[in-house]
Amino acid sequence: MTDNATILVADDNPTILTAARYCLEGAFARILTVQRPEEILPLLQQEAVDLILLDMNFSLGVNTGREGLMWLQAIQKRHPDMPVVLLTAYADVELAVRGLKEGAADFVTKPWDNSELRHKLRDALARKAEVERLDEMEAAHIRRAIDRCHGNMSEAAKLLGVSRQTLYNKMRR
Amino acid sequence: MTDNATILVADDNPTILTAARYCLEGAFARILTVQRPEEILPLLQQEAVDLILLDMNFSLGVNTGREGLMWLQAIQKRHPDMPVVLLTAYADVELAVRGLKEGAADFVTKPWDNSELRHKLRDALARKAEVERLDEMEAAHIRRAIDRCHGNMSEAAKLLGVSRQTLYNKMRR
DNA sequence: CCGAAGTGTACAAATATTAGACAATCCGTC
DNA sequence: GACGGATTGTCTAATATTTGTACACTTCGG
Repeated sequence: MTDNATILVADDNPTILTAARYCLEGAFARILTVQRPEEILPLLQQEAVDLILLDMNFSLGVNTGREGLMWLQAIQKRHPDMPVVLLTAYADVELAVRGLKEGAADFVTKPWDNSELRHKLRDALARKAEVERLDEMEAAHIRRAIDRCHGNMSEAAKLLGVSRQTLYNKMRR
Repeated sequence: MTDNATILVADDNPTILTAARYCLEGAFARILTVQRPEEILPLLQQEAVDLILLDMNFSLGVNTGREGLMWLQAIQKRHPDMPVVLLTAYADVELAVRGLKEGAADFVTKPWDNSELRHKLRDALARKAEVERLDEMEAAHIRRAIDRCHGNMSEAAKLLGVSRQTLYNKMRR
């Protein structure tokens, strides 16, 4: 399941791109690469990408990683379920942690260990959330809302934007 | 908004519990504490807890943190939106990272800096996801499904468990 | 003890969903 | 380049859900 995946690698350093391709080719069905992060979103419209390996230090010289976090957010805004694995400089764990809090699936420090990288990508792909049936996820969302309202059905209904009776209906199922 | 919150602190060390209470009292509306993680879930049924500060090294002597991760998962299973901040031993960043990947909101290493702890809790509370209207979250879910099916409406409809026509209807809105 | 707020239930009207069908179109294969 | 299979966009009639409104009952704080 995870080995017929398409991986998109985004890094401004062509050497890294080549190394990644070398490491991942064979392990995954298709490896796409882009050198400029601006190319990521347009590419996602055209290609069926399953996971993105994203460098955190775009724009040579600017090493704050801010750029990388921005692109992470941009990707997640448009594709909330896309697993993104971060590529960070060695020892920049602090940045990686910020990335994880933003919702990245995992992170790998450069230089990486090939088999570890493959393993992490496979892992992230396996953890990729299933698309639930609409009614199941609706039920889950309703439970969350009621949870937050501490059982107050009227308030939960208002929050959810449905009538109280509908909430009762939906819960009966 | 974040300062009228109820915080639940779970740690088997009473000293930590006292220290946490001392640090958080005043900054948040109500501080609850439990010494045994088994008490967490039952307590959540009774009390309107907004955030959990969870120790990772329960069961004295067993310091793998496994226990903590297990309780994190248990909490998230029942309360997917509950922000959980992890309390880890200093330098056990590896464990904290695993926790973040599991969905923890943040982590704090012991011994902590009081103002940093307060800040992180406030931050996590502020990031707490709003409960969306049912139709909005349905729309978002539908977009995800179509995204995953790369635009194939028939497949997306099957995945979502609704008829193709319904999918068309819902998208028209 | 009152009133405000919430619950559980009911009804009829307005809407939405469903299965099934149709021609038109796209796409990979031969 | 023609073929067959899958997909699209649209329609219908039968079924189901949702909505507003209403009513009696409970809970809870002042």
